[in-house]
Amino acid sequence: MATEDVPLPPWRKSRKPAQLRRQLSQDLIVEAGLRIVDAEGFDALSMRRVAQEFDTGPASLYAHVANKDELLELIYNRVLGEIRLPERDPGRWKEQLREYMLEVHRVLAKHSDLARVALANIPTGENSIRMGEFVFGLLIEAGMSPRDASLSMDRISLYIVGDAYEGSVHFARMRAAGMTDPQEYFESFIGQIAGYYRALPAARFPHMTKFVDDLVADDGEQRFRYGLELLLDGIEARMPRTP
Amino acid sequence: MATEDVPLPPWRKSRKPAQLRRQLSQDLIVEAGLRIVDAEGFDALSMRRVAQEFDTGPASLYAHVANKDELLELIYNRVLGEIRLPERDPGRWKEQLREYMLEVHRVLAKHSDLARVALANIPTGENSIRMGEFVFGLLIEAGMSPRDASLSMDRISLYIVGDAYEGSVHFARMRAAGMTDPQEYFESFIGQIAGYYRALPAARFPHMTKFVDDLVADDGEQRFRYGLELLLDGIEARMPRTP
DNA sequence: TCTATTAACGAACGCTGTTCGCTACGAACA
DNA sequence: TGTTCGTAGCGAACAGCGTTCGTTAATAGA
Repeated sequence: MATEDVPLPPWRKSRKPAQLRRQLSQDLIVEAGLRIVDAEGFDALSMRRVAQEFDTGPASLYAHVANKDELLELIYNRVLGEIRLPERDPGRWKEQLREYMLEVHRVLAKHSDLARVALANIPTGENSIRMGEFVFGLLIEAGMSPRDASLSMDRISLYIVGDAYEGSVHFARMRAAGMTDPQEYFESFIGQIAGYYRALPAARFPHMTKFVDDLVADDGEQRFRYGLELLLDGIEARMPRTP
Repeated sequence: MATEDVPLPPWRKSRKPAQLRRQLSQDLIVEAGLRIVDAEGFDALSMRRVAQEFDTGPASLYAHVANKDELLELIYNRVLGEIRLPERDPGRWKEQLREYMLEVHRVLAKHSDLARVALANIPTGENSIRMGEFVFGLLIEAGMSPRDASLSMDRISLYIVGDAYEGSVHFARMRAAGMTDPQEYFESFIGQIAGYYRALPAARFPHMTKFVDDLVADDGEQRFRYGLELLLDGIEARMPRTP
């Protein structure tokens, strides 16, 4: 079978002349995916786009990742890993809970588009559990009943993620509008909303039209903090024997 | 040009022999879309699927609807129309706000998958404004400052929609698992989560592993009501001169 | 050195939203 | 009444998606 001397027919060309079998691992794929989400947005993240980062086709990824959903979960869990948790101090539970919420909010806002993953998946990653233990433990140690602590933790998580999701929607709109400066987008958006409210029939919507300025006064950060304090006060009211 | 007697060549066959130009309007399209979402879920809603309902192709819809996003908004606004609002009674603001939130929750839960639209779009439909005026007006008339009323309204909306979104995710999972009974799904899901928690290392996660039963005790409805009361109490604390 | 395993990957499937350009109806105008 | 014209309807196609199949080839184990 000495066919080696015969040049290979063109349809049997060797796939990659040099450096076949490059390195490709789950970590590299997750890292590339996160890079794409941060730089180009959630909608730009496709299996093809990730594969392109390694100069290959989408099929190559499926050896390391079950499917796109799993990839998203891995990326999300990777981001949650950036969250720093302090030592628990039950005496300062309210301050610590506030700082915790702001910290999670900060990390999710940094990778803004990823909140779209958070709300769509049930949190079962390592880091989700770590965060759950922190909040749940803090409330328990502060004297709350396990049942109330469970419910409070659940609502706190929902609130943070829901707010981040809303923020990511605006981020996507900004990108779609071709803008890059959040401040610029915010002002143009506020202007549109205010104009829309002002054009409403005052007879049917007296309050909305009268207080337009108040309706558009606060930005996302202030809104988040307001809801945060609403929740904290509600939780405090359910704490046993607080002065 | 008396070519009418010559039979049409087969490639020029008249498109539809009978009853060309059937009725097709935006309302009909929206109604069909809502029917599909309710019966088959949000993921089943495609332009092709809607067009199929009228025995035609997707291009036919674009004469009545700008794109899929607009169709989703129209469907969502159509659903919000089902929400009934009472006469405002500022003296009973807390009860009325509670009833309002439960009513919206009820309607969104009825068309469960539609919450996926709500959070992804900035509410500018007729019905969103109607709802906003109700909540905002109620808080103003109850004595709240416009600024606080604006923020409270915003957080209330976010909470309702965020919770509904979370519910829709579970609904999608249920459908994907081939189940049809929410009760059956809930129990199987709770069982999985409880098992997962129990398998965690107790040394690292002492509270989560100790109170597994409390963590999975409440269903979605109870969780929603708990967060609702948290918010209401927080808002009440910001009401002037409440006894 | 031979063999079994498996990562890599080209090609394809069936799906998506959307656009293009043609057809033919209904209304408006001559 | 005859003609024109705007436009709803719609078949076909495009570019992109997630995923699967089957093949190739490099490596690990015997």
